[in-house]
Amino acid sequence: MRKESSTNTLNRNKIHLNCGMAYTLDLIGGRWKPNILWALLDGKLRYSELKKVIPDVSERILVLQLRELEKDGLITRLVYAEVPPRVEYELTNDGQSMKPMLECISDWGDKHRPEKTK
Amino acid sequence: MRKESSTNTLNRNKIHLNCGMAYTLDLIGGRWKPNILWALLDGKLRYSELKKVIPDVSERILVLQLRELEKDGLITRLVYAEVPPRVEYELTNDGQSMKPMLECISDWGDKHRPEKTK
DNA sequence: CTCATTACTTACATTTTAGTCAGTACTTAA
DNA sequence: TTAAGTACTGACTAAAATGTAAGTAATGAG
Repeated sequence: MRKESSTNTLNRNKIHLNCGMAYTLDLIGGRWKPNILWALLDGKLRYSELKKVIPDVSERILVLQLRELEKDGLITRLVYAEVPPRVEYELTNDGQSMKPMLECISDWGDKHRPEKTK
Repeated sequence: MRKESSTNTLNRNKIHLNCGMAYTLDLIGGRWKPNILWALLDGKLRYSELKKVIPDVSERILVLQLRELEKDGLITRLVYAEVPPRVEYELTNDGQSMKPMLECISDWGDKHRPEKTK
């Protein structure tokens, strides 16, 4: 939960007003958001498939991160009226438009992080 | 302070191993780091100049963020043996190499954040 | 009637990040 | 001797992010 009036939150919001970079980083900066976005770049995935692709995330956190990405307009959540349930997550156009940027960020990391698994 | 063995930290480190994107985002993701990096893209600045450019940050936090950027090899801290003290912060080559990426992130944000101050 | 399947939710605990406020060290200038 | 300037540091508090463990709902298959 977010106190609307904490200095922390006020600072965040103020920074967003004149720093597009900070705004973007806030959208993609959650612990598992890079993994989620990366996985969805190849096409939509069901909730269970996301879990398989990102095995270390707990369900609670996965759901939280998905909800935030949805709220921020980067992914859509499509629920099929079936039993057992089926829910598909997919990048929106805005989400897709991040692709070159995400690749750029990824490349920088691959080039500069300290050795191993490069 | 960071507990080296919390699930949180273990997850962070594990993710870094196969996700350059997450690694990069961790380096530049602090509350004031985008501002600091952005300011330093135009050349080196003294501590007091950084404070002027980023008026809302508290001194303690500013120092913390600078220390982290230094530890991660993105900036250098140059101390002159003078009184009153003079300390200059400057991007390293690695820091400079982020420029195109940072501009890309910034541009995406400027284009996609909800109206105003665009 | 019981079980399996899927996509969650809830209550709680822990860890990490950010912020506040006061104080320090050193030297020169008045 | 006192004050000014610069770049901090330390003790403390608050807020946000992340993680754990258990439980839920709907329905079709056996």
